Amino acid sequence: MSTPQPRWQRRKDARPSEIVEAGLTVFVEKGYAATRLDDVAKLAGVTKGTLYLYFENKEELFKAVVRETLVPEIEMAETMISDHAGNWTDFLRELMVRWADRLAFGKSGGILKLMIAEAANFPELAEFYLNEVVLRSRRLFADVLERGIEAGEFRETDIRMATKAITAPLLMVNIWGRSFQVCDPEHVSVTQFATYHFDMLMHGLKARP
Amino acid sequence: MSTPQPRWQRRKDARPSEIVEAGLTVFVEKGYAATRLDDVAKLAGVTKGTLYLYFENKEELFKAVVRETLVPEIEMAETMISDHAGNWTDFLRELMVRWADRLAFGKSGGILKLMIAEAANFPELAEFYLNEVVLRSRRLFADVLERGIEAGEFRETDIRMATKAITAPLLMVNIWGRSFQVCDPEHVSVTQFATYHFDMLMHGLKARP
Amino acid sequence: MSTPQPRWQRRKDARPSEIVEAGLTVFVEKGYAATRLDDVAKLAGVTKGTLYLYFENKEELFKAVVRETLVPEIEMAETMISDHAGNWTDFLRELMVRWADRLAFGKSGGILKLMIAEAANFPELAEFYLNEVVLRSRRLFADVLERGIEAGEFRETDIRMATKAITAPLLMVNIWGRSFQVCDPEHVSVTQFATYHFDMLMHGLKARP
Amino acid sequence: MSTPQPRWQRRKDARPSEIVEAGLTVFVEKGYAATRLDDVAKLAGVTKGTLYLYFENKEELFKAVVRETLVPEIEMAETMISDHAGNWTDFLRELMVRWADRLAFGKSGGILKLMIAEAANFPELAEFYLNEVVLRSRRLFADVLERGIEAGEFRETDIRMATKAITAPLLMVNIWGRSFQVCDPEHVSVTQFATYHFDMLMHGLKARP
DNA sequence: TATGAATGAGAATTCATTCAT
DNA sequence: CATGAATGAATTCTCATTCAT
Repeated sequence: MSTPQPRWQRRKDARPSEIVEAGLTVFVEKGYAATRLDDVAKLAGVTKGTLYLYFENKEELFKAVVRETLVPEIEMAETMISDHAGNWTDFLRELMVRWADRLAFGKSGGILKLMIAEAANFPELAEFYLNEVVLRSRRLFADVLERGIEAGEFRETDIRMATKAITAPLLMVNIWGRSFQVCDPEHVSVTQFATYHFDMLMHGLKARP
Repeated sequence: MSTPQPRWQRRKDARPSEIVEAGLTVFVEKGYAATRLDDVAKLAGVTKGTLYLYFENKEELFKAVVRETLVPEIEMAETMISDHAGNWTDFLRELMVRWADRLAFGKSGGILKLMIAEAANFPELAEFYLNEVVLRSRRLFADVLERGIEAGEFRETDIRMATKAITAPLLMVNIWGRSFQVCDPEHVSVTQFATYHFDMLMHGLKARP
Repeated sequence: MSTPQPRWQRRKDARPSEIVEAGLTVFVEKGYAATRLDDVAKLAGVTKGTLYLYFENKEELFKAVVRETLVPEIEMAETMISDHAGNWTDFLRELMVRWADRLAFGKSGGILKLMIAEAANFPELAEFYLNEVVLRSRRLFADVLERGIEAGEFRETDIRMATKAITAPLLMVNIWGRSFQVCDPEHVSVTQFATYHFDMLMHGLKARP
Repeated sequence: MSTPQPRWQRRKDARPSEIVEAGLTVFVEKGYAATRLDDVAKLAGVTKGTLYLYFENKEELFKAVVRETLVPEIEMAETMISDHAGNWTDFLRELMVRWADRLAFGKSGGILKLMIAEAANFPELAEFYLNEVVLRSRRLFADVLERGIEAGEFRETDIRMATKAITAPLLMVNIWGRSFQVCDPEHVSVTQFATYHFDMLMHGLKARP
């Protein structure tokens, strides 16, 4: 006798996050418009109809993906800074590497790529993302810079510009990997690049005697 | 008697580039999938049917947009380096600022954003873009670095990494502006940022006695 | 200790009629196709699944609604005539007013409107309705007419036509109220109209010397 | 050689009215919700997509059906009364019979049935219908009644009530035919009924010495 | 009995593509 | 060459129906 396979299972609690997870993957890969809900459903192991039990429509699913994927990640990052004691230079390197790693290996990097592509089509979502993620991330780096300058470890400089100069390469390399990794022959490891970038920041490019 | 206006005119030469131009605008604004050919046609001042006289289908139009917009830009850039003589430091600054400006104010920046979003959907196009645009742009910077090192102006370093570290922030700030400019309260001018970034490269972040 | 409330209760007897009642309300309000079983279930205080314990499918529920709502009504009406003795003119007025009132204030008027809209989609149900309700109602009026003619109170006339001429306005004014009452500025009370209509039947429209 | 059948023809001018015509037929038969645009398209001899060239969506098509089918009909009716000279009694009979016939054989009767079923779901349309059709039709009959009373042909009576009493049976018999004709064994000809109804109005039901 | 999560067959709608004019 | 009416396949969304719990 064969074990009778049930046609489906009740998984009320697990479903939403499974669907969001699947949505994240497909949205990041294809972009919003090119994502078919059928694919999301298939990846989540349910049928299209089930999606609508949990999310009103494609747009709401998209928003849920952005919202629910982010918030935990950024909170984790913010705790790092508060319990730090010691050398700001070392801390900056640590922060850069770990932040870059999280972008690369966690979900937040995918969301970033997604938001860049869709910000114009979802202005309110863009604002949410900006406030909840971008500005908070920048604040993180700006804080380290300010304290490092106070402590005399870093030279005086425009904080806003410096923050961008530090974070932009890490963001870019992450996005790049998600779009071109497969075909770029010159692709580099995110961690290595973060370390290199830190080093460049410290020593500059100029030849010194 | 008024001169009898023909119902339409022979525009065989002008049409394709007008359509490509319109395509660029709409693709950049909406993304590939969300772009309706109706809109492209309207912007080009023709009808949908006409598009198919010049381009086999939407995908081919998209490829044409990428190809035709970028190739002239990159060629223009390449000529800069060949006729340079003199100080590599100054030249690097010049190259960075002008390259950033062209990304920001020309059309290539829009294509970049587009390619990031659509690379996964058009691997073949991604490869074309990578080879024809990205690698050539990187070569540009790599050349300057190599020569500057030879000339003793820059310190010895990993060229590939350095190239990324130099270009990534410029790319990122450009993309960022196209996605979040409207809502980001901390948005900065691309030109100013390029200058700042150059300065940071030169002096580093470290406080010096 | 509080009495432990069972998660649900045995309501085998009450359920079906509660569901039919809810079905009647929603079907009348929305029409057959536009009625969602979810709404019926909600109104009946059960879940969609429960509906299927008592009715095979939507169509069977609809039929049950029609059948169970109408049969008692028509039976009640039929008893009126059998125990009448006396003046047929008065009886006709009485019958007209009470029949019109029941249509207007009871549920049968809603079913009538529903059947008019859905007869083409449910031929079998239409036939049931015709036989069980319409023909029996007509018989009622036809009987009164025949006896009134026999008694010399009414003039000789085509019974079938006369029945229609008497009942049609009462049906129409009822239907009308259910569709246009809210916006029709010239809406009149069903009872008043029935009385007026009876009067017109008696005296005719013609001016008499 | 077989004549090569073109896949389709350009019929820009003819299409909208053909579609409205088809829409009328299907909407009247099935009701709004149960009507599938596929069926409308098929009946109109086009594909679903073509419907959307001319009408924004199902609802707009429905509105167009109601609006465009009605207006010519009512105008035709209104001219009847203005060029009448002579006996109001004869004119009333004439008006009743012709009005009933138009309802039965023209399109307006179908619309009536449609509006009765859908008035609650399309309040603005109901109001439009009420104003453009119902009130104008009533006005027609009310005018005849008033003039007939003035002329001493009809007795004094409540005009509003009388109008309803005259028109309601004609409306009802028309609706009835559209819903139950196929199965009602007692179905009568609309024209005959209109004549009978007129006769009843004139002579009343009461036996006279 | 009752629930309500899950399904899946459709229906409305969109839009790239074709082709008669 | 150019048009734009017409197509039809694809996609979102709905909801009657099923069935594991």
